[in-house]
Formats: sequence, C-alpha cells, structure tokens
Amino acid sequence: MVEGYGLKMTPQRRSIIEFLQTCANHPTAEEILQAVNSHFPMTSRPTVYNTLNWLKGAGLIHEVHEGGTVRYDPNTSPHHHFICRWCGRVDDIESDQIEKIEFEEIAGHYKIEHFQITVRGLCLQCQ
Amino acid sequence: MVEGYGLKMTPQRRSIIEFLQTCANHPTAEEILQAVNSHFPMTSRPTVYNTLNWLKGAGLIHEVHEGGTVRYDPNTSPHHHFICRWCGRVDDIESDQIEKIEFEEIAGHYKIEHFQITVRGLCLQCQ
DNA sequence: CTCCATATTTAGATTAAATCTAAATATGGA
DNA sequence: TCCATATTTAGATTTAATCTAAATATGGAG
Repeated sequence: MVEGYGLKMTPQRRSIIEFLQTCANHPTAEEILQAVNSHFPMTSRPTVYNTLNWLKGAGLIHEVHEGGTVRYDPNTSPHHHFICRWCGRVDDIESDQIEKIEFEEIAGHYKIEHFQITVRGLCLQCQ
Repeated sequence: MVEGYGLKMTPQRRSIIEFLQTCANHPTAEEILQAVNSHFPMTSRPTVYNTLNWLKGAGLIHEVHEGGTVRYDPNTSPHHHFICRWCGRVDDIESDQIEKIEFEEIAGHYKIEHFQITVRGLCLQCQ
C-alpha cells in the first residue's frame, strides 16, 4: 500500500484513517480508540498508537501538544491553531487568514524552516 | 510571603525559585529537581511539582508543551519560542523581533486574548 | 522570644498515558 | 493457494505526575 516500505493495509488501519479524514476536530488517541471501536470493535490501544506513529512518520498527520494533552491533526497543510481557554477545543486557522510575518531580526541566528501561530481566547460558544 | 493566600516560604521553594530565575533555558521538572538537589539536597519530586504548580497558578512561570515534554518558562513577558528540530532546545524570541500581526479575518469569530508564535528549524550549533 | 495552628515536605503508593514483549494472526506478492 | 513477513493482541512495563497520611517546618499571635 505504502510503496517500498513493506507496509500493509489492515481493517484497523483503514478504520483509523477513515475516522481521521472525516473528523473536523483534533482528537486524542483515546478518542480515536473509542470512535474506531464503535465502528470496528476490538482494535487495541497499541494498534491505535502504532498506526498514529506510522501516519506521523509518513507526514500524513501532525501531533498537537497543547494543554497537556496530545492531539492529532489530519490537516497537514500549513495552518495555525485557535485554542479556547474555557473548553480547550483546538480549531484550525488557515494561513491566509493571518498576514505574512517577517523574521528579519532573527534570520541571522536560526535556520527557520517553519512557524506556527497559536491564538488563545474564547470560542463563540464560551464567550 | 504571598499575601492573603496563607502561603509559606521554605528553603525548597526558595531554591526552586532561585534556580528558575538564574537559568536561561527552559528546564523540565526533572532538570529542576536535579539542579535544586545539587545545591540543597533532599528536595522530593512532589515538592518540585507542588512548587511549580503554585508558581504557575500565581502566573510567575508558564508551561511550555513542545516536543512531548513539559518545560517551564520563567519569562512571563509576552514572547515567542524557537524550537530546534535537532536538539530540541527552546529559545525565547522577544516580541519586538517579530513584526505586528493583524487578525482581521478571524476577529469576528473568536475573542482573541493572546497569541504566540512557535518557530521551528535548526539552531546555530545544529546547522 | 516562644508557642502552636496550619501549611509544607516526605516516602511510598497510585494513576494515567504510552510503549514493549512474545505469541497468535492476517496480509498480499509469488 | 501458499507462505514469508508485517501486524495485532493481551498483558506487562515504563515514565511522568499526582495522591496519601504521617512527620516536619513556618511564621503570626501572644
């Protein structure tokens, strides 16, 4: 399936990928485990973590470390995050919603490969 | 010491605060435990976590969740972070080193209280 | 300065997230 | 269809962080 790496597709992996592609938010590993088991029972915790690490290594998902919990982000296009101080939800903010940023001052010191903005505040429901 | 809250100053807390004020980087709880014990032996792990949570609640330090490890940041002025992809170090980037950002597009949806930029790449030593 | 109510520290147990192990199982190319 | 090899699984294990109850230290009141 994933050429050259000897990787095999399984029902468990298919379920996890399918769930990640259809969910709009940023689920935790535990939420993924629960959701997948409600459709395809008996997928074990290590399998969920194995698959998530496989997807992460292949660059198909990203980990989001915010608020002490690890979440998984199926959106791999460059984008930013909004985090609600009250309910903890993580929403995507597309890059074109934020103006370009210049890094002139620090460009000499670091080799900048990527940057990400984390916006915090209150979402519509929690205001 | 911290008025109105019934909090008491102890040698352990003093050591932890002193270390945080003099260290330039972003230590983990474990690193703080090691450093404090080398100066003032026999400070237990729960005491380190108690003190860090007390300081965090008082707004004197911030937690940094990056790369799967929790780090503590004694710099509470608004600033940004650089994270080295290779060695994992977290450096401060002061706000005035990055140009102002406008949030016009998303201002209608969220109540924005704060934003922080995470820059990733390679530090001088790791290039 | 001394006393003592109360906050703090401690060792050890406990929790929770994530990973490891070895055995059983499933995948997909030949 | 067969079978080498990757994957899954249950259960144990690791690690970070917290909880517990008993011992201790702090600092305001007298």
